[in-house]
Amino acid sequence: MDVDDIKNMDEFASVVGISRPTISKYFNDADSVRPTTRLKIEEALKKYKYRPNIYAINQNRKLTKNIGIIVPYLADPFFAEIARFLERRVLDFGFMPSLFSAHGDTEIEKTILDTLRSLRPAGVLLAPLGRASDKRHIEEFCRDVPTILFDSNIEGMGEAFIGSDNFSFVSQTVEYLSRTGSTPTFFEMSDPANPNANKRRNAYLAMMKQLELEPHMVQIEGSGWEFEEIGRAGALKILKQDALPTDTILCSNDRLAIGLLSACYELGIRVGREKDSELRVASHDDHPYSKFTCPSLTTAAHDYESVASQSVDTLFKLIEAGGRFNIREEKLFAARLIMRDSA
Amino acid sequence: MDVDDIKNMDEFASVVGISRPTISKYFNDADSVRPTTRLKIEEALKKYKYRPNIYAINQNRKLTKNIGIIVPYLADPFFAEIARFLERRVLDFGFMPSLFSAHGDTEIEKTILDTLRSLRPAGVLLAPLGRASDKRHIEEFCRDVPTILFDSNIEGMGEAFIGSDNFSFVSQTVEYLSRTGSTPTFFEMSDPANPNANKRRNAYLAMMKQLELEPHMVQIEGSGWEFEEIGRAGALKILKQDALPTDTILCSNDRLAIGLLSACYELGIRVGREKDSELRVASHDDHPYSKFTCPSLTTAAHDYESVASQSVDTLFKLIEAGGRFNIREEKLFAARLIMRDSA
DNA sequence: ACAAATTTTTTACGCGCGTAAATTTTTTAT
DNA sequence: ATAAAAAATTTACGCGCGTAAAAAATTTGT
Repeated sequence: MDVDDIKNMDEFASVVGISRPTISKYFNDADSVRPTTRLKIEEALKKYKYRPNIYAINQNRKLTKNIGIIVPYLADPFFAEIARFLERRVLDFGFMPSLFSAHGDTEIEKTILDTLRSLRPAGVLLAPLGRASDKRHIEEFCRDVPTILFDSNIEGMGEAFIGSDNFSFVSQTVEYLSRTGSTPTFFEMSDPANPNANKRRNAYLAMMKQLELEPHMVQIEGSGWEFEEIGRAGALKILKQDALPTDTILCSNDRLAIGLLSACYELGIRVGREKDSELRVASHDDHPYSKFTCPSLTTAAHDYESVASQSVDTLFKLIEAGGRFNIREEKLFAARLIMRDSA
Repeated sequence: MDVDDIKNMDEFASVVGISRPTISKYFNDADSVRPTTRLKIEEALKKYKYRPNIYAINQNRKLTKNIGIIVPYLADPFFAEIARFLERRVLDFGFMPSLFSAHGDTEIEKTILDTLRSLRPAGVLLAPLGRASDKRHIEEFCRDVPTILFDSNIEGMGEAFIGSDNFSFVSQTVEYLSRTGSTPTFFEMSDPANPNANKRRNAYLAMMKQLELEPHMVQIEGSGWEFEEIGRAGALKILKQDALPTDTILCSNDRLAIGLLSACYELGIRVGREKDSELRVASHDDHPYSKFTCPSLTTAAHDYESVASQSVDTLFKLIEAGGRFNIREEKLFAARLIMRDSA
């Protein structure tokens, strides 16, 4: 037999000198065969470098070894980062991650779900678009495929939700800002598509009430996923009108803050906690670039690692359980305040 | 027959009242069957929403409908952006894109190639890690799978390379900077992993020679893909030493520039082309965030759209040609100078 | 050394679809 | 209307592997 001319498991079995079903068993679980057998197979594997045909495998397995990962917008480094954690964790379980981005588009999200369904994945990790998602489509998908939602919750969809505790984010930033200076004004999009945005708004209002402070909101126009541009345009408008109620701004998320800081710079507004600063700015997410804004951004950080681990662990628990939980679990992780120069 | 209880093509064929081979033909090419037949099938398709089993299909096709897309580092929005263009273009051809990121890691890149090989894709679009890539592994992969390289060239690998013309980038920025102010000092990593970096360095030297100017280089330490952090740390060191030969900096790429600008801000160095500025900074790539740096970054922009289109078009030309070109094509696209506030 | 337990082999079938060849039906051209 | 061309059908086989059942071989416990 030629060293790299092995076409199927039958031929491989014959060169190893072991029956095909045993080889098949080995590939499904290397520990399920006798150690001596395993050694023989692995020796031959190096020599002949045969790999089972992935399509033939999945055709006959009720459950494939694929895990779908869907994020709403991959050009956002936050999602790229969390996708990286998820991928690695899925691989640790011996499964094959497939990454998809909806690119902020409802139709693409639907197409991805349809595509994924035909891949018959063992499970799916879905961070939905949010309000722009086709709820019915997602619901139907979740009926067929074991699905865990992460990052953005949609009530009742999927068997569990793993995300960040928005109240933890906002309470820490609000507390810090109001303790160390003037009352924070909440800066956000007037009509945010992301469910976290709404929760952060509510958390801000609740927190201000709790601290017996008067809430101030600045709501800017804009739609889509180009948050930096939206934040920048909105900030330019507000700042030029000198319409800020206080000299402390708390942005709903870092990407808006990045836009806002660029607007401040352009207008010559000094941001920071120094004596001569005119404005303090803080935000939420600990976006990978928030360390490099000017000034560097004080923000509340996601626990990327925990959210990713917990999401994947929960998914495999779900798969083990046969694809259904009795009650829909929700697990939220607290934020960590990151003090930098902007506030 | 129950509306959503169709398990295979046989059952679907019988409810449509057409033979299975004809159905099979339809799914391979909808235009290959008579219009009336096609209509009947598509009517039934709506009613019964059957889809052929993707694994059974690909098992028997010599050529799958999969296209692999590999980028070196997806957390870099530049690659996320170009991946988006590529995905869309691949879908337009009726093929299924699969996106992978090597996350800057040689072993992951190798694993991806192995995985991809077992997926038997019709073709692959590969932006390699560069110097960190395992050349032999890639070469071996390219022997089995029709592969087009993009963004980063590795001499001789793949059947074609589509990328940006680094000389076009650097010549434009150097020409502009030297015409409008002091001689640009080239700011780069001393030992860059990306082949484009070396080409940009050479282009800088060639251009300076052509303009009869004395070249100045600042080469900073660092490895890995955290370019912003590397740029920032390197810049802090240089700026504190006051070791800049000229008051104009040309960064090898935008991510280094983002780090450098944050260092300038921290040290209170005024960057821009205004009268009171101490330093001008320009760069290359037109990174999605370069619009939001402080000040906004003057840079040379990739022609994302053209690189992506040309890459995908070339890949399908390659597939049509049976996976081999007589000569390895190289197509480079020119840059477009983007004038912003930093220089 | 023996029986019991475990692992492996043998045998055999099925998965869902691609595809080739021969035949029949339908469409097109004259 | 008839022959020629095109499309659809029938029939049949193969792809590479999962998997079940029964038989054989090996390991383990005593």
